[in-house]
Amino acid sequence: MTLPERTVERLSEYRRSLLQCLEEGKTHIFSHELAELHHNTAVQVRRDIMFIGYTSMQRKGYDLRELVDVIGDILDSERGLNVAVIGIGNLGRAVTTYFVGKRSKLNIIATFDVDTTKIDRVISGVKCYPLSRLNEVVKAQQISIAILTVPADSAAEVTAQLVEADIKGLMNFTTVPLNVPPDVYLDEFDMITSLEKVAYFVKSPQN
Amino acid sequence: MTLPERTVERLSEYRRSLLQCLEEGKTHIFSHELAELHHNTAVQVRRDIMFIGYTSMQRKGYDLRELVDVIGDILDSERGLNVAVIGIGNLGRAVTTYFVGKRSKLNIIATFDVDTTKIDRVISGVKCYPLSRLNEVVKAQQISIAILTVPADSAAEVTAQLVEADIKGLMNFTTVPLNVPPDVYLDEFDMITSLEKVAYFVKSPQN
DNA sequence: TTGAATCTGTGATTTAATTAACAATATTTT
DNA sequence: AAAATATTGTTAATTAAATCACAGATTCAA
Ligand SMILES: NC(=O)c1ccc[n+]([C@@H]2O[C@H](COP(=O)([O-])OP(=O)(O)OC[C@H]3O[C@@H](n4cnc5c(N)ncnc54)[C@H](O)[C@@H]3O)[C@@H](O)[C@H]2O)c1
Ligand SMILES: NC(=O)c1ccc[n+]([C@@H]2O[C@H](COP(=O)([O-])OP(=O)(O)OC[C@H]3O[C@@H](n4cnc5c(N)ncnc54)[C@H](O)[C@@H]3O)[C@@H](O)[C@H]2O)c1
Repeated sequence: MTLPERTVERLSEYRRSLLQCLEEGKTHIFSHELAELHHNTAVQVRRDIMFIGYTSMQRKGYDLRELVDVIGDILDSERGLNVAVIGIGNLGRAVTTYFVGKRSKLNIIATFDVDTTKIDRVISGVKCYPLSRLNEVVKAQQISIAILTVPADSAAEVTAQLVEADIKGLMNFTTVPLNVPPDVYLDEFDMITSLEKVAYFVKSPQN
Repeated sequence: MTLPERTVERLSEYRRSLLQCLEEGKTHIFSHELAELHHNTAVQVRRDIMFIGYTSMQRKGYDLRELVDVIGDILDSERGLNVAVIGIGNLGRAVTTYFVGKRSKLNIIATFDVDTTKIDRVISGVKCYPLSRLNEVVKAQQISIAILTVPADSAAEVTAQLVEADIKGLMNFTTVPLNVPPDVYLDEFDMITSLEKVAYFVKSPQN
């Protein structure tokens, strides 16, 4: 079964709302309630849930616990996945600190840099390795995902090394577009573009 | 004329590549060259350029300088737009430092926080104001865009204040979905979702 | 216990975005 | 200067995503 990309994203978002609701003591939720928590419609929610093959007790809404579990079955790997942050500057540190706080199936277990003043330091409990040890550490620690926060001018080169080290997923925060082979999943977040888009729509409102 | 959202994003990306090419002394670029710099096709590039009504000298490729200017006419506001960062913690500081380095039409000119140890401090040349002065400063400095990097549990409340202060564009980095009136443009970047999506596609490759 | 109301699941339709296909035009080659 | 080649601009076709529309299923109200 192959899920639409947007559906995958929304499932991740739904899950957090659902967990929140559980904490508040709720046990069930209607599609229109979940829709309202996101900027979304009830049909969209039902369609997404249909994709993952979950069906609710009619008229009672979705069972929060069950739905969270089904989403987990879809999104999570049994034993979690290991993640490395490459380039532990301002952004890399913020991201590392943020994620290490969360208990989740995604574990940031190593960071890499070339700056000798950073190497061997521990940030939020995660050790910083020299980039030269990338291959070795990635293999030893079974890291499959990298978060790229190196300066723009080394992005391409470091990416080649990551591919070489057999990384399978890459989240790119640098503002240079990267090329990876088709078996590596790449997600890029270009902050400049995002801001420029906001600016465009502020300047030229659409309605 | 109303541009597809994805086209707006790509134009922003193209522009940076074009400027890069200009610096390297090039004067023209073919659609397939530009496509190759992004992960993109020549048709897509031409289609995007068609949307903005620019047409090249046939067979010579696009004139870099002209194309950059046309994209600027579309994306930029004449006098630039003023931006504030709300919540000057790890991420807020990284973003502020990053953007202040760039000369661009988007000027981060104020930051806001509630932590008294941060208020009145200057980060990368930008002063931090108490959130209580939001309305006043936003009006005085004609700030139209906000970057939201406050803790999740204050996101909704702060957003209401931003809307009240008549902010017209909002880039949300918190991982809670926000509700804003239709005349406020909202872009959300949910880092958890992005990473979970990468993890999903690593776990379940699509081909 | 019938009728109205509420909510889900899904086929059909619409809309948005991408890709294919190709005519038009300029350049190069012979 | 005719033929071959390269590149653009655009119409048409395709694909992906979102929305509509409505048939069931269940509950509630009288
Ligand atoms: N800071 C932001 O908010 C922000 C916003 C948008 C984009 N970015 C992008 O994210 C990247 C990092 O931004 P930053 O502000 O953290 O920069 P930074 O300069 O603070 O950090 C970069 C880090 O990467 C390290 N580094 C350099 N070369 C390396 C290499 N070859 N291998 C591994 N590490 C290497 C440096 O030592 C440094 O620690 C940049 O590409 C930037 O364009 C950052
Ligand atoms: N750090 C990351 O990489 C990262 C990643 C994903 C999401 N986020 C989100 O971004 C936000 C900020 O993350 P962070 O790591 O910078 O957190 P942080 O705790 O370092 O910073 C939060 C800042 O907001 C300030 N603040 C608190 N309440 C405020 C209010 N009402 N008004 C203005 N300022 C207020 C705090 O004083 C602090 O300076 C969080 O919502 C987090 O979920 C951060």
